[in-house]
Amino acid sequence: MQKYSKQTRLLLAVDCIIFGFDGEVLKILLIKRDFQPEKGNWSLMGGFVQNEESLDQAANRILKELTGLEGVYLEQLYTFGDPQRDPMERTVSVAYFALIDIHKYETQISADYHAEWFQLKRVPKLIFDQQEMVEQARKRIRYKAAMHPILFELLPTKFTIPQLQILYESVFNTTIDKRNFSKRVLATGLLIKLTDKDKAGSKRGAYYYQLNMQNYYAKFQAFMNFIPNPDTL
Amino acid sequence: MQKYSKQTRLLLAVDCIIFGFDGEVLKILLIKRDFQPEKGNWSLMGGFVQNEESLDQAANRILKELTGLEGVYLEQLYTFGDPQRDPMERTVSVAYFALIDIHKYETQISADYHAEWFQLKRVPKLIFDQQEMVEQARKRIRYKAAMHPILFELLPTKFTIPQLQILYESVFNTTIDKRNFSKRVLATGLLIKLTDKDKAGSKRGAYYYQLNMQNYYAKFQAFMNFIPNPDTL
DNA sequence: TTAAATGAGCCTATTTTATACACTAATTTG
DNA sequence: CAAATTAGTGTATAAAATAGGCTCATTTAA
Repeated sequence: MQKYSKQTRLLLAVDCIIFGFDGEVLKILLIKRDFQPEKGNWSLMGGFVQNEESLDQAANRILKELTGLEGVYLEQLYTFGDPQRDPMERTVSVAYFALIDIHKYETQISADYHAEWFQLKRVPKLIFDQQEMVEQARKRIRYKAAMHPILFELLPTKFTIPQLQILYESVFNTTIDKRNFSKRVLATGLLIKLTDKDKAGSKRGAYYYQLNMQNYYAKFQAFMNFIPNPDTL
Repeated sequence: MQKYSKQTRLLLAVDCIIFGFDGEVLKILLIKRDFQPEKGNWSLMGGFVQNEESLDQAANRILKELTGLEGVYLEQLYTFGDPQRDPMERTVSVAYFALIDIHKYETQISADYHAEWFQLKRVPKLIFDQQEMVEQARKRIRYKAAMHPILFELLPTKFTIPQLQILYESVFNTTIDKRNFSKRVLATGLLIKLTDKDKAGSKRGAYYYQLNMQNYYAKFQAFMNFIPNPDTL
């Protein structure tokens, strides 16, 4: 079979915005870029799409190569294609975002891969249009989390309700009444109360919960609506 | 400046899912593809991204070239990059969707451009993975319309509340009590009641309304939530 | 000319959901 | 053993969603 001979071919990249939660604030993972242009500057995890791989595969491969992460929540965000976005050569980039349990990988990531976590509110200057990618990802995660239970991806398997609340408050930059919060999350039927407690966060200790995975998948679409206007916050 | 010499370059296309509403059902606009492969088969409006244009520019250009449409609502949907999606040569496609007032362009489109409207429920077999693109677009439009007033883009400048209700019912494949419907849309403050009536739809005639554009832009983010679970319908 | 038919347009009662709000319980530390 | 700290719970009120019936204006057919 022949080819579309007259058309322009161009570079296609994937960039990943990796979110983590340390129990206090939302963070994203960055690395120092190790090739030109912009070598040595902070950058998202990125790489070029290879010949025989799909976009999802490329995103997963890049995540694994640069951080060792595998099997994490990964979702396509948006495709950025301004002709001038990379001064070296035109490159269109498909942005993905990932949500991970920061503690599960913390040591591994910094030790083996020279990546660093930055508070979402204190992200350094990034290369090209990556600032905009991060901003879009921030919006998307709020938007989606307002209706779907994606934020659980940021927590360990066992978590407490106060931890969950801090996460929601951190993502939406707001405060929620704890009585109303626990009422609502428990009403979703997504949580299973465990018998042991987390004694780290308080003197009394808070019960651990874990996700009811069956209900989680069943109710993923219709979750709840904590936040009035997710897009405008 | 040099280039990323070792990387693969590939073709980048844009495909547009164009939605219209004829007063009864949602439709999309298709054309017969006029080049190989799949020449003569029904296809979305598509084309290759050119050297110096952004993705949005490419989508707008393609829309204009193939349908004459300009200045319509256009939004990036998702990027499809399966290596096998185009059997001729690997092509990654950025899908966009458009919302237009079908009557405004109806004759122009079919006469000048040999495009045809198909009911969303009766879309013929499409080339490559375009069936999936349409399905994704259908989901997105529901999702978004459940919270943002995008559906007005499908109506003429002057419309009646019964027309608007039929549109919502059509998009969400449901029925809504007309008393509650009008209560809610009027409560948004987005509509301005005009003095003349549409006599075509009924004997009594229904008042025309138009959008209050100031409120429209102000409230675009926080609209309403007609439909309980937009994604699962 | 009048009755029937058609769709428009309004209003109210009820249920459901969201919000606001304050105390007691368990444990650790000084 | 007192003070400090965080966990955990219930109720009353307000707001929003839903369900439901009647009248209005006009056309068409008897």
